[in-house]
Amino acid sequence: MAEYNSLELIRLQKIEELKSEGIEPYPTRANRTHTAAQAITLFTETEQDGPESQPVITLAGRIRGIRSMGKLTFAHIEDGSGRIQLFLRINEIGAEALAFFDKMMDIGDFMEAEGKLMRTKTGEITLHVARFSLLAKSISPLPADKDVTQEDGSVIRYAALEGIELRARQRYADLAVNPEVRETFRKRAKIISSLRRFLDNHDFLEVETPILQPIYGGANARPFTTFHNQLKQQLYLRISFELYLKRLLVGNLERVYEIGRDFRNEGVSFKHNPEFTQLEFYWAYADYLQVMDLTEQMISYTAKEVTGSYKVTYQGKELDFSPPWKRIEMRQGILDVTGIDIYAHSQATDLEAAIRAKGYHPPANTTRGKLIDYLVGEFLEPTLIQPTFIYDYPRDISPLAKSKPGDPLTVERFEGYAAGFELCNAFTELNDPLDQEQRFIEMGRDYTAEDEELNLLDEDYLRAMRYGMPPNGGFGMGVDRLTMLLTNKHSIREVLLFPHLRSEEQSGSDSTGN
RNA sequence: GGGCGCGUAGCUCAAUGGCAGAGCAGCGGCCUUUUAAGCCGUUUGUUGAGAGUUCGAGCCUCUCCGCGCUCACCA
Repeated sequence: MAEYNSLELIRLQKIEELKSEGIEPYPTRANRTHTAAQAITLFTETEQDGPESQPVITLAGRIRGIRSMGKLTFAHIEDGSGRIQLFLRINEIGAEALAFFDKMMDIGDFMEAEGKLMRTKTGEITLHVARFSLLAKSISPLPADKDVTQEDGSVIRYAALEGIELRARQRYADLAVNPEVRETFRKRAKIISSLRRFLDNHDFLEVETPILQPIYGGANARPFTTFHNQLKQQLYLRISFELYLKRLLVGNLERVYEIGRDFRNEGVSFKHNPEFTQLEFYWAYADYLQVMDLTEQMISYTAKEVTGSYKVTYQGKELDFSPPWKRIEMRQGILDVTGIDIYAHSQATDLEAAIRAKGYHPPANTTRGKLIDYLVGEFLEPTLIQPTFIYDYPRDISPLAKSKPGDPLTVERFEGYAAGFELCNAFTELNDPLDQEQRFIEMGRDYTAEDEELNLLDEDYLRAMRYGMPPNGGFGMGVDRLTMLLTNKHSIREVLLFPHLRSEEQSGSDSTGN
């Protein structure tokens, strides 16, 4: 049962009074004829015809502010298009209706109002209300109860909902009072539709592949597990789309992509959520260089569509997504920032010694690839503010990428970076079933038996490959991360409507935690 | 999981170990062009939960819950 505070109890009392007067606090239908934005456009077009010729219109929205002045009352309502002022005067609506408005209507209520548009003394386009009615009574007060529109159109909010936790837990209230949050999620939708349009225009076919998978793979992460009761089958929530999308290349679908949810049972941080939106595409007869070209086209196209420019400001820095992006060979990039030439150290032990000789502290007893990855993450990645491709990765941390001809330790792989973090990951895909089987086995050898990150050997994937897979380039990108960049948000929680949060059930009610 | 920090009214925030407060919202008045309307009056609390130290705890100690930052993990 809900427990009501004193403000809510007063509104519940009002609901009872409404009902006793035969007024439905939650009527079934509304009769809106115009949105707030349409009304303002309409008035600017018809104002010169004089007040008498103004049409009678009906607006609907949520009450955001009330200023009662005795025999007249001003209010603002807000709908999906914006905000508009209402003017209620005793001359038109009568003493009884005005008293009803002042007594029974609250900030947060939905209402509709009928009347003609006018302009007030201060010049604001306003609905001169002849009739109004309640559409939905609000019981809990909205967290932001005061705000004001400036002359330049910006809105200053007082006592706004600001706690990040509360905003994420009660996103509905956050959205209701913070228009810029609504704008962030409109941009997010636009990002996804732009990516989709770009790929559709390049003859990619959008597909959907299983989220519930008997074997997970395609990335190195711990999965969520679940169970199918009737089949008595252990299943995993996918950690990537890769292996299913590449099966489709075997089936002669030459260009495929999927935008959907991945699930990784890992730590949560400002850039990691347990479920996140991923874009992957696979492109037959292309290699990683062509994928690089397409990537910078796709992301710059999306940036332009969403923000109107190739240049965006992120956390105070201007990022320029105009193609071409800077391209740095990994060996050279590491050499530049650390002075270590990874090609001079083909064994993990040599490389580790070389790193320690520089006074750094790499992970001990690991593979050459993981040492290189440490160097990239620690020294190179933070320097990559402008969009940059790092290319040619070590083979042993890239089990699904194709070797670079003539270089057995290196694969044709690149990652795209911006603002100092990884945005996307792509390679010339391994299409040799015998090599792939060998890689899976090698991967298995790098991990202990209990290691959940183990890439389970996917026999069906190898069977598909044996039918023949065309040479191809593949690509994966975190859509949430791109959204952070294009909406200037530091935390992934700001670009997810309902980010993962711990349960609040025990909060403040029980000290035992049970 | 480790480290650091935070949690006070519906919202935003104050309060040397010594009577828990302000603004907004709410409630009662006045007010026929306001827009953070204004003026007068007024209500609102298990200070996240529990235990301890103390004559006395919002403040100090411990445990727990939640959140933030950060490190690790996430190639």
